[in-house]
Amino acid sequence: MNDFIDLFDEFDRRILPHHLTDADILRLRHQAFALHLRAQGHVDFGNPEDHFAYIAKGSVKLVAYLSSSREQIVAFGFPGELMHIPGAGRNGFSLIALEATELLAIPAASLLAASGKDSTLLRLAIEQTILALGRSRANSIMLGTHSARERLAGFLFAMFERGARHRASPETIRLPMSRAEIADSLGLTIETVSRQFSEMRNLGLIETSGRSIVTIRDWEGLALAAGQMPAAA
Amino acid sequence: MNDFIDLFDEFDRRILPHHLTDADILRLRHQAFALHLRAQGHVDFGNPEDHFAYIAKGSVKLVAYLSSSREQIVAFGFPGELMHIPGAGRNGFSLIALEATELLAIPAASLLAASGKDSTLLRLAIEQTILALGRSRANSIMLGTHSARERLAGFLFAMFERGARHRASPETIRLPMSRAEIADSLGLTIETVSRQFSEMRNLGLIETSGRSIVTIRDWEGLALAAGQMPAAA
DNA sequence: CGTGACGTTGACTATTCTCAACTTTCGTGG
DNA sequence: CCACGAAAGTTGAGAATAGTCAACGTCACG
Repeated sequence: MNDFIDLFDEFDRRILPHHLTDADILRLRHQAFALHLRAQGHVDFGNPEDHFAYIAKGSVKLVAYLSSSREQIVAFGFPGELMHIPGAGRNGFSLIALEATELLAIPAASLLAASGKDSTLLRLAIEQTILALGRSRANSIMLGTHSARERLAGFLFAMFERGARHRASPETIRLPMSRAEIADSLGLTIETVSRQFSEMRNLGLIETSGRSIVTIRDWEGLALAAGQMPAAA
Repeated sequence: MNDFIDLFDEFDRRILPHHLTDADILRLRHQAFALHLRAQGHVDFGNPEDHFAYIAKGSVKLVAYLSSSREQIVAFGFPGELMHIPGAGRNGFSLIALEATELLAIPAASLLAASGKDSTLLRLAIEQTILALGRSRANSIMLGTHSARERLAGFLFAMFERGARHRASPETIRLPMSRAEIADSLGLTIETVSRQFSEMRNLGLIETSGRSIVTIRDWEGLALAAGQMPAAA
């Protein structure tokens, strides 16, 4: 239970607005629940209610299961982020840990209701949702118009920006997900992802070490590969 | 100016919660603006602020312009819907009318601020955003895992459900968008879309008449083509 | 009734997927 | 600390899907 208190405190300090009443905070605390997932552990929010999840440690994927055996990763979640998890609807969604992960789950309704007089919480929720919408739309653009090379290069940039950094060097990323998971999120196959890694390695854009360490060697080249216009244009 | 009053009244009746104070409504009314677009007319919200758009008549597309000449349609908007329009960010977004369209644009900030004591409006905004997020994620799934056939079949279902109905018969849809626009929203080329239409016509799934009238002849077959599991399974 | 935009069809090309064999990584237990 | 084995990743060859280029047909508007 200490876990929960620590987690909630962190959430309170880093996410919640500072001027919430104690009553509001208490109400939230009663409806939130902490989860400690090991790698591959998953949560299925079976009830139709939406949830928000605050990721404290680790990383997660939000996957949609389709009728067939195929799955699509809809979003990744990293520490410090507040994710929106859709309730059971047309597609079943699961939140799956990529590595050992600590998170706090809050029913959307209670986050929305917590703001009696003060709507700061509501505003927080809407901000996060708009952010997620933006990311999702960017993802649609990527899937709709970009080649395999562009997708992987863009993916590496996104991972870099979202702080999957590795301490070794400022240019080095530690990817917490497997090739299969990268493929599922980019709408590609494992083999294509692997081939793209190899080609980008041969072009001198990146270096890799082991399964998950990637060092970016040529930022400009990688940006070009991602389909971004050269700066001059 | 009568246009505006009519539009705003409709918005008030059909979307706004009934128990708003007059003050709130007045404040909203001051910040909203009505737009009357002809086919292909467009609005660019240049400022970085987000907007909501209430579509009263007609239909619109929300397109993202990429570095290259390619564009991706991120969402369509139909009458009665409240769309979220992202402000100028990484990608420039434009709202473009597919046909003559009347809409009401409201800066997101003022919709969010309108709720002093009462947060119903805020709740409305978040609901709509979550809805849009859901649609966007469904779109990602479609683009990431579905074939051309599945995409077009799914598109027809979505259009049917979102009320692009034609009065002629309950099975008939009037598509307000061109093949090029369908292609841009599905991440395909015009030719591929056209070929899929032809093949589905030959398979007896649909009939077409002119450029924009589609009649669904075999619902089950179309559902199958959309990649949905047969009901029995 | 002509004209230009829109849509269809065909032949060919390119990219990605599929299937399959092979190699590397990394956690486990000796 | 090393060796083992399962899981993960890589590479290759051939097949399939969608894209490209180009010609032709049709619709809808003046």
